[in-house]
Amino acid sequence: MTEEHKLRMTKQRQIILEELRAVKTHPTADDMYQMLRKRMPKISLGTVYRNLEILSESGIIQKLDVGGTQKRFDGDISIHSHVRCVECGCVGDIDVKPKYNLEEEAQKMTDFDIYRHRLEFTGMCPSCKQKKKVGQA
Amino acid sequence: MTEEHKLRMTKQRQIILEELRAVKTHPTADDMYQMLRKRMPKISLGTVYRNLEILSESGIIQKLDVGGTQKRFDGDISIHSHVRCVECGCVGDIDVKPKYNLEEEAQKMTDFDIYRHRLEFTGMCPSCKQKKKVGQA
DNA sequence: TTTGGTGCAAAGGCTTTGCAGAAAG
DNA sequence: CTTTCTGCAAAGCCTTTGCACCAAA
Repeated sequence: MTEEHKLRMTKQRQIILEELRAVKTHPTADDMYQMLRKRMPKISLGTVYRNLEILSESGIIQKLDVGGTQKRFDGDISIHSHVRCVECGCVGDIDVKPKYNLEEEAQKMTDFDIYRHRLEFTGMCPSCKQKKKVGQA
Repeated sequence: MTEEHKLRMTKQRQIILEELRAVKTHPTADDMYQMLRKRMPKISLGTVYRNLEILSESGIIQKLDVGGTQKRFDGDISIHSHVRCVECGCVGDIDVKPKYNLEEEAQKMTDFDIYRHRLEFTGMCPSCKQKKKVGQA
């Protein structure tokens, strides 16, 4: 089935994990690449993609699909939701969790086997709100 | 601000809308292209993309971002959720709607202005369930 | 007519991958 | 040593776009 692979803790993998956990911005792969280059100038974009993929498949980090063209990554694997700013695309955390079992509800309405849900919000971030206000003044 | 544009009802636009509304599969742009070619062999993929974009920006259809690499489209603009099959990627409808105002809940927990939410499920479609069952037998 | 739309093909943006050398275990 | 990982560059996939011609209104 799924190919098992021994994971090695390379320097690259380690700093990728460290940087992602140190940050709460839900960076894209390229964001990470830019951050990482400061610490390890020769790291390659391919390595960043490969590791983010491996780490998220191992459940060590989360890959987010919050809309927009690029995937984002989150070092926080606890269950929580996200907001994406419609203006600048940045992503924030939201702690709301539905107060009842959405999967169970959904299961009543479909022939699919329901595994899990994802709740996401769109809105405008504080910084873009500010810019709007200034712009129209 | 947003550039206003007079929409013309071209033959292409019309059959795109017709086909999308006739189907409940939430097709990708390329799925639509393949379907449309049967009725209009010379239609171009670019035209399909352009029209799906225009129609969804006008609120006449919905562009879905349900995970996976390709966007999907839905001729049904009523508020409803979707399930994506983790096996084959197909997408189905779900009628569950949260019983209380999620936006309001979320707004309490963030500095973002919350506009709306999106609730999506992952699971396995009937056809893939069947295949699994047969495969392991 | 006027102006938006189409087909075609090329360009773009993000991600994946093949390969030879490097490094972890 | 053996096997996985890395950097690099090329390839891939989906989507967007420039352009000259076409067609709604």
